[in-house]
Amino acid sequence: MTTLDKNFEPASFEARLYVGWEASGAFAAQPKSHAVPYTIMIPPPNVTGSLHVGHALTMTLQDILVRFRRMQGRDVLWQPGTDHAGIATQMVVERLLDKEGVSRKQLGRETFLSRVWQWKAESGGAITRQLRRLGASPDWARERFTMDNGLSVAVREVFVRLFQEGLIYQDKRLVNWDTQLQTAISDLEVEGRETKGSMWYIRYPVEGGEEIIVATTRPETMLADTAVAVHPENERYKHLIGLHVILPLTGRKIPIISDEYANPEKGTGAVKITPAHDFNDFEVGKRHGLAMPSMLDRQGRITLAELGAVPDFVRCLEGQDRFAARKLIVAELEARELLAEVRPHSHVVPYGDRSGTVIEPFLTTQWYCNAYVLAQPAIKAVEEGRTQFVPKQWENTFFAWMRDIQPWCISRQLWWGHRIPAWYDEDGKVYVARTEQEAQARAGAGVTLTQDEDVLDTWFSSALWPFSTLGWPEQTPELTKYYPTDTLVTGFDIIFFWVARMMMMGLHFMGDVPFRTIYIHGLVRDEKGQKMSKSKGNVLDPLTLINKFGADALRYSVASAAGQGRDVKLGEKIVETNRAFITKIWNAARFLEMNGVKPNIAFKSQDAKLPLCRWILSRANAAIDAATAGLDAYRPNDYASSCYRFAWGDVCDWFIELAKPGFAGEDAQELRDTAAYVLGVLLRLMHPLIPYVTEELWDHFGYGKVYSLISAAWPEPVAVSGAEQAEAELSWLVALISEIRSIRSEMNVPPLLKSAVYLQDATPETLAWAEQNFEAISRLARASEIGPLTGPAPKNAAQAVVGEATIVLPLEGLIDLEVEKKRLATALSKARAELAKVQAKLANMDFTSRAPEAILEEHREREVSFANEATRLAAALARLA
RNA sequence: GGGCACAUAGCUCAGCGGUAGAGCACCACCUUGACAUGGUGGGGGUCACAGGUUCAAUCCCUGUUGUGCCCA
Repeated sequence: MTTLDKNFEPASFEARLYVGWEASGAFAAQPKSHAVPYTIMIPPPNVTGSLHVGHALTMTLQDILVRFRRMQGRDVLWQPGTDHAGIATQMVVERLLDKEGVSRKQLGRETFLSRVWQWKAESGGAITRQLRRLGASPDWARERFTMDNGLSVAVREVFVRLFQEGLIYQDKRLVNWDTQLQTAISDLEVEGRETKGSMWYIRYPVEGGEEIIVATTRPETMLADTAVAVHPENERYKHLIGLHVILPLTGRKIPIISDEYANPEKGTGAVKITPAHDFNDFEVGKRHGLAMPSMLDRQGRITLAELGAVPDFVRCLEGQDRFAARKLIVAELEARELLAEVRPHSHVVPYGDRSGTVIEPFLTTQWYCNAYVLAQPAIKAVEEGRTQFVPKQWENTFFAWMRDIQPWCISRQLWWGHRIPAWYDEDGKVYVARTEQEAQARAGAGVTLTQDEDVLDTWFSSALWPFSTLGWPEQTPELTKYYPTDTLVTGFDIIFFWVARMMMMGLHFMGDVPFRTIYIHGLVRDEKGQKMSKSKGNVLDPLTLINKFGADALRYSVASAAGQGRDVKLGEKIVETNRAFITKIWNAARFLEMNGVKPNIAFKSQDAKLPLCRWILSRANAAIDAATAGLDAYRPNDYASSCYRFAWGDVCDWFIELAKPGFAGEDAQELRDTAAYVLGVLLRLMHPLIPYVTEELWDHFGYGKVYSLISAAWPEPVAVSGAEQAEAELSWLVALISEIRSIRSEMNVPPLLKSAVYLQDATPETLAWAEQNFEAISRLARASEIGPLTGPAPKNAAQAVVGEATIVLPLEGLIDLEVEKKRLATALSKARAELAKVQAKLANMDFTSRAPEAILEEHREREVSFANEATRLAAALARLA
């Protein structure tokens, strides 16, 4: 075995280990095995995407879970893949075409789609390659893409069945229309931006001579007004209800209607109603049977097609952009003295999150899915706990959205995506079918059919991910074994888009929830807690971080910061700091290696005799329990900190320090065996968190075959004989050494100077411990000798209390008496204050009669211990006086 | 406007009905044979504020203030 490098360089082994793991078959699910499955479906990243720190967080957490369960012997399926991201991908390819000076439409649908596939083959899915750098261990052989054949079959199957059940239908209603992309988009893809605009007050003359002033933020839509609404109880306008106004500019006569939507408190109390251009107005229009003409085309330009005959001014507006038209209309109103007032007004304007342009409510016929019906079983499943959110409060977010769910517009006016399996004959009759042949058969031979031009919302196919990836609609063995999946790991921003929809589709088509637990983690922010964004320039590239500090350091950083319900603050400095921990483990292992530590299968931890060995074995048990509990409870930060405390605090700071000389002594074998055992536990315990360095060390020490740690068994606590006594002895030893170090440091005792240590009033057990551990005390606390205090205490010694005994360091001439007095006095007053607090409580009858016996006992013990400490400190102080 | 979360050391966070913790940063000392990416020691907190429940509140309840996020 070659010696471990003095310099820790993750880059020297990461790539090799990853290849080794994958080749070993460790990533692959074993559908034929009898092991209990553990399944996580990767939230399919966008095929156009590249790895950002948000992925680094979510994928690290998932990888931790799957590696943990794999080591526990579960048959793990971590299903990877990407989604086809209709809008995003189409935009990427269109931008490429732009550079070539060709438009999508010039190419035609078929050619365009082949270009998209070509792009996908060349540049798509970069993210899956990058995930490998992070150490993610999904079953790559099962990688899926939402546009794959199998998944597309599932999409058509679902569409057809839902259509047959009446849960998918066509409807003409308002959608959020992106005038740049020229497609409907989801409400979830619309972001409201607070915008400073104006409120225009426009005079609408009422037949008979009066006028009504209406206030609007969008004066251009008045071209398509079909009514003015006032509140039925509004005294100001009550007498006008049923009359008509002459709509300025167009000169159309439109009714004044009574509707409670017109809030008397807002604006003038009278509102213009434009059903085709406002969601609220649309509802009003439906209630009153109003006409619903549109005045904008698909690109957001004025169109007069549905407005009938119009005067010259309006005719001139045809084809004008909506914002230009607004200016012209306002100017015209002003010229005609119809503009009563303009006030600055800030309001929320809808923007498309992809295109960044203002979204228009637009009246079109689209395909809808009856989400209300599908949502009910999903709500029930969460209410009944068949699917649980972690942390639990996220179910509120889920419920709030699901209980008020709107019809889901599933059609998109794009080319890239699953084309809607609906065909129309020449009369416009629709045939929904799995294939064109099936549609043709139903329509009859000879009938010319045209397929619907639109595609489905990307989320429609993502919603099927938990079962479409497993082969549905075929009844595959995988489907039987891995559905329902165990855990879904994702950010809260995706609960509506994806989680809710998988719940709906999973329950409807599989009859069971898609996953048992939904683990919601926070978002990654920068060190200051700011959201990362390109415009702020605070974006961190995970690959850069991996290159600089290693994948383990990045993984440790995100996992240790992932507290429940907390966002993860991440900066380069944090990763750099955490790398020190990985390095520490490397160096500790290196030291053990140099001292002949190697795995010994024959070693039984129950046989350990040395208190030090029994103690560290017992600490290892505690670490296993804590780490396992943290993982079981989806508390990666607890898991990480348990590992950290054990590795750095117990193993490095104390076990190795105390064991050092022993490696050359008569107890060397037991120390080596114990060290090897403990290192083995540590490597296994930390493998899910920092897989690379642990595997490298595991392989190097020969705990198993190369690349076998990933498949090794998760550690279990083992019985340690005499653990309690060993804990007592070692915690005394640690306290003693710490106390002596503290005195020496505070007294500025020269480090090289050794001092005797005397124990006053120590029990025989303590004296025995002192004798047995003299070497360690001597080395770590610079003691020249240690033993009971015989005869009178030396004058002007430094003193402290450890347990029942007073420790005395004869340092006359070396210490500043005044400083030592002050130190003891401070300690004394602290002890007295604590004692007084405890005594006051014990003197309180209410306390003694009502507090539980265990608490009382604890207080009595503390009273004795503080009293002892105070007495000893007082005596020590008196000796200095 | 409705909802959810958060407020603990300079910073990032853990904790939890009974004794306030970690890491980082800071200060001092130490290059001793694993590690200066290190070691040892130290200072530093009326646990946001005000009430209430309780023998006992940082913790539970109510309100206030502040911050963040989601929805409208």
